[in-house]
Amino acid sequence: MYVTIPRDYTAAAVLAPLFNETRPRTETRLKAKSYLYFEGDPVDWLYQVITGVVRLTRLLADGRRQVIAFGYPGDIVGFPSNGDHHTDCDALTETSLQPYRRSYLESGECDPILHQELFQAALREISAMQDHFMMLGRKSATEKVASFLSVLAERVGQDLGDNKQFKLPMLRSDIADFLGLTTETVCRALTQLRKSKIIAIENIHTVVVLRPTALLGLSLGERD
Amino acid sequence: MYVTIPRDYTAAAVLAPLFNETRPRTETRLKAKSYLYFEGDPVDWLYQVITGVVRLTRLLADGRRQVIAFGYPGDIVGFPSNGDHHTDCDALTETSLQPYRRSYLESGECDPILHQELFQAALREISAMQDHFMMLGRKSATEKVASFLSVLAERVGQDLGDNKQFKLPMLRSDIADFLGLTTETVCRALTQLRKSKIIAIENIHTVVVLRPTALLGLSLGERD
DNA sequence: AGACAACATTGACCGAGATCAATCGGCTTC
DNA sequence: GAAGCCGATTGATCTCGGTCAATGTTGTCT
Repeated sequence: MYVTIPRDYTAAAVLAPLFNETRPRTETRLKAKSYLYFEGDPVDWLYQVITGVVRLTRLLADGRRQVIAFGYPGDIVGFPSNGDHHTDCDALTETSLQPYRRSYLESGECDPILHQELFQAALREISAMQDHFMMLGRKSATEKVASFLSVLAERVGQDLGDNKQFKLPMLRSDIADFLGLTTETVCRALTQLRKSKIIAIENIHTVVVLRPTALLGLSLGERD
Repeated sequence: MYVTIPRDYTAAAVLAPLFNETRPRTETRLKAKSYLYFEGDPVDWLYQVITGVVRLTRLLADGRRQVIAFGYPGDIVGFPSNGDHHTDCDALTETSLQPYRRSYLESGECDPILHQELFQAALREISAMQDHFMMLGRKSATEKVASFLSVLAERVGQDLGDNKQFKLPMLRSDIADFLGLTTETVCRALTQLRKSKIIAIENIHTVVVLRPTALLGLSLGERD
């Protein structure tokens, strides 16, 4: 899950579950805060998030951290590079995952359709990451936070009449490490959005978007 | 080509050319400053850079620009997302490219080996982009510029006894838009590296790395 | 060669966001 | 329910890198 507003904003590409009658569900469960894999581990399985949210992170030697992505239902995590995982992955909430053997990604022999779907997910991943570059490199703190909230509202928000409500299962510091900011700056941006009545903060982990259009505008760099 | 120091610094994964006796070379040439494709174009071909350097860019509505990557010999550019290009691509120098039909990426029927190779390149791309996130989000200006030069020296530098020399075919503003900085900041970082005798700037487009270890140290955030 | 345009560099200044510090609030544990 | 802890928020200050401006350099065109 990357958070720059995609070019075609209406077509939020949420992956349908890949399991069905011929590829039955063989779900894996993961408790909050437990790890699915670590950087450097060999990749044997890819996982599609079914419910819950996971977090992909990388660390620098001196402790600086980058949250690479959040994995929301539909997302596929665990793409290998030279056979290994290149991020850590842990669960923010209790999570259920559908595992797929790595061999299905790399060869179409057993199940060409599944192979295609996993593979197209990898290509979408590249495109989404390119969007995210623009955000990390070229957006202001307010724009980053507004983008983040816009995409979450669109992707996982529940309709509340005009408004959309959603949970933020991650810490402020996770948001900060995802957007290349500090927790303090994330807080200040949230406060600013709250004071201008664009969002309401129901409680620390619940946000209501009051004016989606204004939020989207801010995320694209319009004057506020 | 992304520029964060890879985990295994010695194994700079330079792709060998994919053409050979069975897949003969059918080279495409591109003059400096001409475009290979634009964002939104349908993808019919992928290209492996044989000689020269290309530039992948994205634009924001208000003109802010992000250079997504530079394509050096061995790199493969043009991975589709939903069938379309999601960046512009143009040549920084005269460039020769080896085209591969998109269908070879998406199906292994005609040439399973080529399919595998293109596909593995896509997976490496994901990993390299993850590295680049860390740089965009968490590194200082000096660290960014030092990383950029370190990787270029390793990847395309010519040995000059102790030192390594290489060309910078891109403008300062391209480097800036790649690293999420301004041209002025890139200049100042280069000047600082020059004054501390870590690099020498032969001429605007030619750099000599005098102390590779110091440069690598800076790029990883060591005190300078 | 001379003129012009485009790019690079340097300096002065400014401001967004980082850092440091204090306080608040919610949750856990006994 | 009190104590303690962890994370969130807010405020004060500082700093890195951006902005604006002047000057230097390189390359191209006639």
